[in-house]
Amino acid sequence: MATLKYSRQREAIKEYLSHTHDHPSADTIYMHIRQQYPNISLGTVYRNLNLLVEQGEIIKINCQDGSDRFDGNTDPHYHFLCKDCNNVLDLEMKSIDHINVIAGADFDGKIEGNVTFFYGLCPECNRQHEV
Amino acid sequence: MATLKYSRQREAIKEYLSHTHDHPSADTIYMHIRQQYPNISLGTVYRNLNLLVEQGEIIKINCQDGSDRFDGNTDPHYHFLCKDCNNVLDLEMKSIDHINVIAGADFDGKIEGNVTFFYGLCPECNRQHEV
DNA sequence: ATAATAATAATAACTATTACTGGAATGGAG
DNA sequence: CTCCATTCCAGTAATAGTTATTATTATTAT
Repeated sequence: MATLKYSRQREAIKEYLSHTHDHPSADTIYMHIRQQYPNISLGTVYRNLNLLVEQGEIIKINCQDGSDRFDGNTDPHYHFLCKDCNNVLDLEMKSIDHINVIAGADFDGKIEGNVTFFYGLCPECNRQHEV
Repeated sequence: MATLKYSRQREAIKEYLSHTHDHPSADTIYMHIRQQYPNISLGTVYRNLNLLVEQGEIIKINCQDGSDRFDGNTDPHYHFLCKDCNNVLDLEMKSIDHINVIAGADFDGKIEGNVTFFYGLCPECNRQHEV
């Protein structure tokens, strides 16, 4: 069962995610892959995205609006959501893992990790607001 | 439009949320309010929850599974999600607002805030795991 | 008390996602 | 190489969570 058979569709999805630095939604990925494989189905995109997440080859980001975004960069890093253009960016920043310790200070259970993202205005939208 | 007409159903929802320290889903709230108003509809619950969120009287928590949870405690505080029992707890902890500064250090846009929650095992589930 | 207005119940619609189906391509055993 | 099982695919149906619509009822102002 760990033996995934090769599939060009899945490969194309992985390829696309590894080259884009957007954090596209399943639908956006679908639109894009369709240029190469015009009759791929949305179901196939979803199934393969989930397979790739299970394999740890990509990351699923749970966005505010309830829709999922996907990220080919599996290195631990933080995300930024622009309130204006709704884009998701990567943040280059120091680790904030110490907040787990802060959170666990007065907590009787076990803190295993945290999910954190930042929001505000992305560089581009910020410039437009200043005008 | 800021003048919301009184409604006992909305009042009951607010009342319920202010007294429970769970973080119930719309459906759970619906089940509960129905004991008092047996013919309230789920649509009414959703509409009033969103109204209350708009008014800033309650908070909407965007959970992992995509479903929304609601919290009558509008003071800023952090949440903990148990991976075992899936309950959401409040965390008593020091502020971690400084992570906004860390995040903004090398960022050209504007960081306005962050959404953070912690996960792991709640006190109860943690005990059971140790057995 | 009556008219105007806003809230409700019920239901339809919508979005994102997952599951199912029949059929085609792939990979290994012989 | 051929057979067979497996895994894949496209297409579609189904589901969950939520929001919008509509006809009806309740609340407020006159």
